[in-house]
Amino acid sequence: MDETRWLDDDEQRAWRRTAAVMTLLPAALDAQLQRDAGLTQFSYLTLAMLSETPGRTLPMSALAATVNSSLSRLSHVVARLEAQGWVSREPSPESGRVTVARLTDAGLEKVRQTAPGHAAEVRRLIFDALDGEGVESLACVTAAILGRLDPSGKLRANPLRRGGPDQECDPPATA
Amino acid sequence: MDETRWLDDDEQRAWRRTAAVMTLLPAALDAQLQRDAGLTQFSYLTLAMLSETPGRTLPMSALAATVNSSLSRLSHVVARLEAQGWVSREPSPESGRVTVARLTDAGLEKVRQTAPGHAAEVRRLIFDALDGEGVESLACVTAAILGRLDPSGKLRANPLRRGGPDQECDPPATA
DNA sequence: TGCCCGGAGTTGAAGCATCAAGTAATGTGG
DNA sequence: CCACATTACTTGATGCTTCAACTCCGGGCA
Repeated sequence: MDETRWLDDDEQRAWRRTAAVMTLLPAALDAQLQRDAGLTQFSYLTLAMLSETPGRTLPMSALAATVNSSLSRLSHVVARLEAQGWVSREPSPESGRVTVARLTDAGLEKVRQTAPGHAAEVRRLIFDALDGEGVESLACVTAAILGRLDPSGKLRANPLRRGGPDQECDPPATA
Repeated sequence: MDETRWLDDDEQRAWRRTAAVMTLLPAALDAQLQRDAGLTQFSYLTLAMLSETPGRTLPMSALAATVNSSLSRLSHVVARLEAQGWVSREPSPESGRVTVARLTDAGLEKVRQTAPGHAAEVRRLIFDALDGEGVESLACVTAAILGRLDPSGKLRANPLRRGGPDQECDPPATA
């Protein structure tokens, strides 16, 4: 366990750039949402995921899975969103220990107002810089990394409903 | 200004995965560093960048640029690192308004102890999932996005010293 | 020389994330 | 049917990040 396999130059370069993107991109997206809507990227995501759910309701744990967060983090955030009147919480009729979060009408309106600006920023920062091939590269590379980050299948919970067979990438060398 | 150009399905998928990676990857790396070294990814980066600088010293603003942070953030972090004895601050002899941060011997030792585990985690989470082509994709895509995030040239400040001509990607459709 | 502007850095307060407990309801073995 | 572990969720404390002042030094320029 003593032989460290360091990154070679290509990997080093890819990693440094990735690290820079990981710091700068969330900061930029947060800045836009904060400025235009007073929301965090995470709280926006929370509202958006609820808005896409039929009935606009989800149990806290299901919601936590779709936004890739701990229950604790979600609980704090939903408390704030509830204070703003965008979400409400009610005990589930089906089980005494689950709480369902519901997007209120005001919350839905908030999402509708916020979505276009956010989508534009995502497009500007990411997709305007990529051609079709770039988009595919991005999808494949992130899929491969996600496979490492979440070996179980929580990723199935969130990524997309309109999901095809989800495998259009070259063999990602995943053992 | 009314026609929102929404993301198409391919973009949507790429974006959701990217967003998931942006949340999960930093969390995973932070967890490893926290567990094994009691460091944040950011504070580790700070130490590491100093350790790669001849003389192990850098003015605060230069350091801030190489770690992609605000001066304020860096100032707080360096204060903590100084309290741990890994960094020291001294006024620059050359100009009365710059402060230089110096990596102490203890700090260098800390980096040496921490680096292998961190490199292993980066390899495990990213590069073990990618083949050579994947690494190139990642380098290209992140380069394109960085171009959007930082249209000026701060990226030149950090990414790498061993830098080649830096252009091995297909025309990234950057207007 | 004196004034003022801008760059370098620090600080304090406020917000958000994370961690460790804690509560409450539901299954599960005896 | 009663204890006990488990699941679902909440809460409070702590620490890191951000934002908005604020200080201090150096450079123009009149």
